[in-house]
Amino acid sequence: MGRPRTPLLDRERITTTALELVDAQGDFSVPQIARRLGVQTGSVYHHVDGRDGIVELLRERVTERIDVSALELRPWDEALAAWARSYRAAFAAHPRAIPLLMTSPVRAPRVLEQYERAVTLLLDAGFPLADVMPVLVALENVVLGSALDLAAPEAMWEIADETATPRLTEALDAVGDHRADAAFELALEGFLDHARRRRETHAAL
Amino acid sequence: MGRPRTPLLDRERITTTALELVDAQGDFSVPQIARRLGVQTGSVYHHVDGRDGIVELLRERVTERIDVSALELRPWDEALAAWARSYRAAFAAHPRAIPLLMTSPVRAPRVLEQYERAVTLLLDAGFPLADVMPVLVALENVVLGSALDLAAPEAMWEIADETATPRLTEALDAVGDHRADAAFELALEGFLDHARRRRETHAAL
DNA sequence: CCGGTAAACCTAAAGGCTTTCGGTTTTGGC
DNA sequence: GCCAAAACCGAAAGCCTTTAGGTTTACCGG
Repeated sequence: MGRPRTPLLDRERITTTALELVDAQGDFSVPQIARRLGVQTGSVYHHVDGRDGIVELLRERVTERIDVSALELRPWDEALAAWARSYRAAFAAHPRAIPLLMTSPVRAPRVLEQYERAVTLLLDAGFPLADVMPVLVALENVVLGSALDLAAPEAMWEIADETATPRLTEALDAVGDHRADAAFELALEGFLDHARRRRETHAAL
Repeated sequence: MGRPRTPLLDRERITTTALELVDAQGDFSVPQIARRLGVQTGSVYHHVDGRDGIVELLRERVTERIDVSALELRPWDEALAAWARSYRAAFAAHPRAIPLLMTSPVRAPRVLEQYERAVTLLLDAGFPLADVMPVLVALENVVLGSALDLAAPEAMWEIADETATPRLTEALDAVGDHRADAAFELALEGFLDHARRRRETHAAL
């Protein structure tokens, strides 16, 4: 038994397996990962800081597809829009991971760094310090809500008795395939409109 | 042992206890509920449809404080605004329940009924059928995101090394106590602006 | 009044999960 | 060549969810 000649585990493989499980069933467990990798459960803990550590790895894996360079664009609203689209695309690729990532606080340095850049962008654009976090959080809501909506269309409202809620059923049926994209672009534009007005109001003072 | 002379359990008490646990520690388990009520774990299952059933009871308990009559107001945008504020206040009273309620789909008839009414409101206001769900979901994002933000201010960004993200730290420090309310009102107004424009555009066709 | 059924609780147990700890083998640096 | 560190195994503690069968009490029809 002892140490294998070639390592069976590393953080990469653990993360990949966990993400596969989340994509497939919406959750993961350490024993499941171990079984898939042909290893005992306890062995996983030599590479990873517990289950929460794996969640954090998932956050990094999912968010590393976000295009950070978008935040270098000018003017600021184009930068924010491009960042938001890239942000959404990254989460849309693994929508079932979103509930998992929303539950625990952001700890990954990579992610915090992106927020740091976004904060800098807004400050440079002239937003007052106290406005920055509300604006960012609002944008995050739009992005994550849209990503969730994108892949969990009917999962959100589980209608047992269609006759009890006929119009809701109808409205749910009426939304097409592309509506998620359209809704996101709509919400994003609405948010940006609002942010622009807010900034101008403050700049006028 | 056998059946007690006066019942120890009912759905009300189970729900109340579960909500207390969620408020205190952000989660609950069936054995915890049983211990608090001086009862064996298995007994709880005689009153409730498993753990998921308790979550659904929590959803009903939390959402029953939403003022449904707000949706009777006219014009439609005032109705939506009043409903959103009431919606937010209900969740803000138990913010730690939000992650729990977001994970599972909406099944409670009471809640589905509220969405049914909201759909009707928007249809009556002239929104095209395909627009209704995107608009409602967007509003829901604003409401829940704001409620979450209201009570988990620093929990969302757990900054270990403040020197690595100085501006983010600064921006987080700069938001005062009332900023959550202000941010919500801002986001809500932005959303309503957008919805109004969207409706008028369609009405003009 | 009385017998039976249903309700409400208990005991017990299966099976899963997270996490820790000590044991064993291999690797790699000195 | 030796020894510490790395990597995995085996096992166990302590939680959780859920089910099943046993026991007592309440209630209802006759």
